[in-house]
Amino acid sequence: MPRTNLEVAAALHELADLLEINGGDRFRTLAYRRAGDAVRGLGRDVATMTEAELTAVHGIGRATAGKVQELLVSGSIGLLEQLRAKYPAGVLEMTRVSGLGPKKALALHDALGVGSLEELEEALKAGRLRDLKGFGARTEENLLRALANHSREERRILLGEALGVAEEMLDGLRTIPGVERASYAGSLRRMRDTIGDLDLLAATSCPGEVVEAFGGLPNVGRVSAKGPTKASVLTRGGLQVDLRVVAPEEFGSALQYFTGSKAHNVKVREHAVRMGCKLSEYGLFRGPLWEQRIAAATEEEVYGALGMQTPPAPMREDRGEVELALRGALPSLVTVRDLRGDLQSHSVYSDGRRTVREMALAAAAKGYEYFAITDHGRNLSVVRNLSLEDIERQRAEVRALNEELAGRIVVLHGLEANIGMEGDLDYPDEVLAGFDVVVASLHHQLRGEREAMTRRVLRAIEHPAVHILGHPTGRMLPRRPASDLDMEAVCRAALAHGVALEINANPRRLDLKDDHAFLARQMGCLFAISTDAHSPRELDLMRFGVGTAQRGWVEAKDVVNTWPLEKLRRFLAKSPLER
DNA sequence: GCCGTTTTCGGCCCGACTGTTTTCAGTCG
Ligand SMILES: Nc1nc2c(ncn2[C@H]2C[C@H](O)[C@@H](COP(=O)(O)OP(=O)(O)OP(=O)(O)O)O2)c(=O)[nH]1
Ligand SMILES: [Mg+2]
Ligand SMILES: [Mg+2]
Ligand SMILES: [Zn+2]
Repeated sequence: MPRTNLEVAAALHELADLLEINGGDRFRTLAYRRAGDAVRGLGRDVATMTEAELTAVHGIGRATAGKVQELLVSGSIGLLEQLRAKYPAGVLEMTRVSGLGPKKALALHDALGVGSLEELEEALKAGRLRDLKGFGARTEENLLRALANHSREERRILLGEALGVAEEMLDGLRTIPGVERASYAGSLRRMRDTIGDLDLLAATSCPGEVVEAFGGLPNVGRVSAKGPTKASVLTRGGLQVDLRVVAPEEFGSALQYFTGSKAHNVKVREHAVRMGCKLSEYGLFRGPLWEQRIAAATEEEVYGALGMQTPPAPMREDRGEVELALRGALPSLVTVRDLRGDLQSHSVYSDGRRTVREMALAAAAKGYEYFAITDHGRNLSVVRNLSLEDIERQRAEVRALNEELAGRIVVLHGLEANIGMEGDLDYPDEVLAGFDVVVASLHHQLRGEREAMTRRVLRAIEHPAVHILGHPTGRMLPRRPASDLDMEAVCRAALAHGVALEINANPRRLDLKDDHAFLARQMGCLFAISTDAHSPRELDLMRFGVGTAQRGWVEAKDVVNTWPLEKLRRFLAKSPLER
């Protein structure tokens, strides 16, 4: 992952936050925040972009491009340093405490000299906030609790875990009398890799009762806000859950609103305004007093009335999907149903939990046409791996299995090769050539310099036996960061050598991640969406990989494991330059 | 500060809940 993008985005966000605290034109702060978002979502490395290329990015203009250059050249931004000198870092940290925003943080800093979370706690305990204008006993109480929960509430959880909790909460919600429909929305529905909170939507004609009953569900710890249309609660595990309740006939517009993203919503609502309409969670309205409701029941109806196609939820990040939907030009994204097989999995020959046969049967039960077993090569010494004899034995086993399962599924004999320090692989070329499919992946020494890491990966991509680059950046959520790679160079090489980039579907990896998949798709790369299953159950992780691919706008035609076996075999058999 | 199917100037999404407030600002979704 190009670390510089994250650093530049962080600087722009900090600039926006500090400008907001400082006061002044709020649209200027909005502009810096949007620019920061744009940089974060950029697959390309900002450090390699010219000022003209930067300015061409939506949301980045001359001023911001200049500041980015300033940061990259001198290591800092003058305006940001001025603001940092004016407000200690703790003031920014304070605005992240729930219930504290820029205005109150500024008041605390100016009136009481509070400049850190510790000082805030002291001031609270000494009762010094009480006689401050705009602060009272309740605020004091809420802030003390928010401070205590601060570190826990800041965390984002992984997509896979979030989905589990959401389904449990939805089950509870659906048992509440009067709930006609319920769905999850927010970043979970958009399939982001990490989830800040759960957003649940319910349709009912008795909202008050539903909100009340929701607060009493067994998994709910504390209710932090509650009104006639919504509630915010914390689960016993400390996860925030936002419930929104609407009338059944508003379910579509409410789902559109609550699914987001915020940037997507703003863009769609601006379009509604240009049409002389108003869009909110209650519907699309027209007329001098907005008394005419044009659409609300379904998302399709709402988008349709706006003259748009309905973008799949994972696309709704304001990366250009609104413009395409208006022109009726949305790409048709890959779906789970398009997939004909899984091209990375493990058996007891390496660190998998089941035999090749058990894995193959499970894959067949999923309705797949083909399935690759890809155990680890011998250079990955930390786990059981394939000796030369193992390879022969496993090949025979696969051959027998293909006779036994003929007509049900075709098993491909694959390998997950380990990319060494010099980009070298586990076996001599003739051994590698004996596999039906070779996935090459980084597994160790992931913290090298960008140039060295990129060189290793490029060498592997250039190897004639390699078909797929597995979990390209090696990240492991939530802690192990991505290797520092020049992703543009990786994509270029993959394209040139006909190597597919894996989108690893395991929720701890999701690698390529969404932004990189978006870049790779733009560059015309091929993909393989693979579960990397170590047990039959893990074959079900595919949906997370597909969601990530959709976030990168990946189409089925560019995903090799949507291809019929015949076409896939041609891809696997061809020499790299023909692929 | 950014941007353009109406714009190179003049807009920039829209609504809910809380607390402290005599009418709304701040924060959040
Ligand atoms: N129109 C509009 N909608 C918003 C705004 N803020 C949030 N929303 C909508 C879109 C969001 O996806 C949805 C849920 O809000 P969240 O704060 O939970 O964000 P989201 O779930 O996208 O990300 P998260 O992973 O929770 O941080 O509510 C806003 O300022 N305006
Ligand atoms: Mg959310
Ligand atoms: Mg939320
Ligand atoms: Zn691996």
